[in-house]
Amino acid sequence: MFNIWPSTIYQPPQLSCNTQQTVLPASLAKHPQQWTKHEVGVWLKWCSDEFCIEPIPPDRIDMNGKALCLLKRSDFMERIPKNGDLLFNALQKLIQNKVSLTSPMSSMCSGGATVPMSPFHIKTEPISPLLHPLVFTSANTQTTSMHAPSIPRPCVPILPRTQSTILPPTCSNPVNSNKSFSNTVSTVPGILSPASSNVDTESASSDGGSVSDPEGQENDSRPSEPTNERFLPTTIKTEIQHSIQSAFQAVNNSTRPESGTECRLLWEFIHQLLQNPMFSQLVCWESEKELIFRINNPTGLAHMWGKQKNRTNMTYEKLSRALRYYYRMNIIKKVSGKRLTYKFMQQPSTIQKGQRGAKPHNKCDIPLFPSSNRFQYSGLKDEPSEDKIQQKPPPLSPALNDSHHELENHRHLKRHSPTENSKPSGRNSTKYLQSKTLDIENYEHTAYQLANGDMSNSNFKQLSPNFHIPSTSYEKSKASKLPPLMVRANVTNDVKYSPDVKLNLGVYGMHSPLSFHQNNKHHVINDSLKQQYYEGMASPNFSISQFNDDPQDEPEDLSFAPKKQRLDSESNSGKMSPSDEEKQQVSKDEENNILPLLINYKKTAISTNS
DNA sequence: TACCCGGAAGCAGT
DNA sequence: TACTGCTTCCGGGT
Repeated sequence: MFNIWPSTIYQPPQLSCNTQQTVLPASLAKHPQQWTKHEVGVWLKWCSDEFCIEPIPPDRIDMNGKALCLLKRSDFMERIPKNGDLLFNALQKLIQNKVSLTSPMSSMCSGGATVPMSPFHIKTEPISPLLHPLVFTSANTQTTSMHAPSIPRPCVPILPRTQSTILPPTCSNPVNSNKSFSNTVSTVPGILSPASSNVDTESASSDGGSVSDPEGQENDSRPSEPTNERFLPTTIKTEIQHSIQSAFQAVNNSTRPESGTECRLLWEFIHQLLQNPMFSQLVCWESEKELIFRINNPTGLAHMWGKQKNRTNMTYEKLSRALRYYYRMNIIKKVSGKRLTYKFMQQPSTIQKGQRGAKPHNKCDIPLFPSSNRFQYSGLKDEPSEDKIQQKPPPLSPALNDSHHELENHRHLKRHSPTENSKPSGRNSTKYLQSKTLDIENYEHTAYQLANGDMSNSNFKQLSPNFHIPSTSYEKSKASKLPPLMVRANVTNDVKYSPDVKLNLGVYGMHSPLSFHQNNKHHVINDSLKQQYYEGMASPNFSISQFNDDPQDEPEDLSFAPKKQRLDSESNSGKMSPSDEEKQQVSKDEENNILPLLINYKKTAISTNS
């Protein structure tokens, strides 16, 4: 199925021993963990000189090597916002290639502590190595030929044919990561190399990926930097080989049809890449613990994915569309506010079979309404089976989930507000309302429908008898802006139909101080509380009990959100009566015309309410 | 400009 | 043939 190997054999550049190298001070010729505080300072100084970056104030990283090695990327970023990435990567390279520092082979070349692996030798353009392309380069023909026969060919053109044809990003030209990456991969055999030489040319012309960009080629045509594997001690070679081989095997194994776990799914593919630091220039863990990853080279990743799927026109735009389908499956979500950063919502190993990939359109996996009418407007032909109804999505991270949905809802409402100029987009917007599933997550659509007369108030009630819309005329009067929707919610009954499902309830209320019970106390949801949900600070484990017209019922117990509580109590103490605050809130709401309120609740909490 | 969003239609593989 | 998992395109937003 896949065209695996290019017909032409790539001739790697011949490197000699005198290629440019990065030489660390002799005092750093040991594992970073063994550095003293002073040596850490020396390293920082060396980095600032080496990478032409601003001098790093020693007090920013005032620690010994052991502590230094424990710093995460985020720690580096926090301490040195400008160049933290670079330093982190530089350190990681040192750590990973530590053996080179003391290897007799390295000293053969330089006579001292040589670091033959610096990807950061960028005197002229100090760009974070994060932005560097993933460069697969065959740095040494000797090595290539030495190892090539022993390495099996992969089934798909993702991974290297030979271990030694792929190296960590040690010699990249950082001028343009995308170009550089694409360039490289389009010329190196076995690694993302095109099925035929013209494939990339084709794709380059058809998408923004600049798969093989002549300009980039020029840029990359400068002599390869210090990747001469002759400088690499055997231990390093072995390390790299093992690393590559394991990555190769991991991806390759999973792409073999007989393995049963074909790496055809995007999340699987990404996860495979994440498993190997070799691909960190494409995609890397931002926080492996939290399953947050970052795409460092969108074009490169897209190109790689395209190779995997034999889609030569793959772009990040398309890849990200596929990623967005994972949102609703709760497989991957966007990390709000962080570009190119996503999060696995669960351990990839635990992703269920039926949960894989995008859902077909017009289906509702979160049953909310009584079965008698739940699907009346959902566009579903048949009601899903009971087990599907009971399907429980894995828990979301409140912070991510809420803020994300709040943002989404807000955007969506704005986008699909019933103004002439903001009709739903897409190829066939006329089908929009017909197919739209009415569930609680899509309240904005309901608002849209209401404001456009697509659904009568009674129909809406029929769908969800526990939602009351006081005045559709009022809403229509506001329809020129955004669809205002006054919702009185008593979702308790709805929850009966989806007992274990953690829901997001988007409520757009002008005057609807929703209330809820927690710990036998009654709370009105006010602005500060909403903020907690937006920020994910509030516990999702509570229930919504009833609509409360009485704004005097101020929340008393905010113990589930201690941080916010402090802030609130500080800001609220004696400054404003509850009713004043409520009024101010209403006017603010009317100003904004939207109050996306995101509430998560669970069955466990509901019992306290009923 | 790059990234992000989700609807819609269609395609390829199972 | 139904379904999945995208891919492609789109209009719009940040």
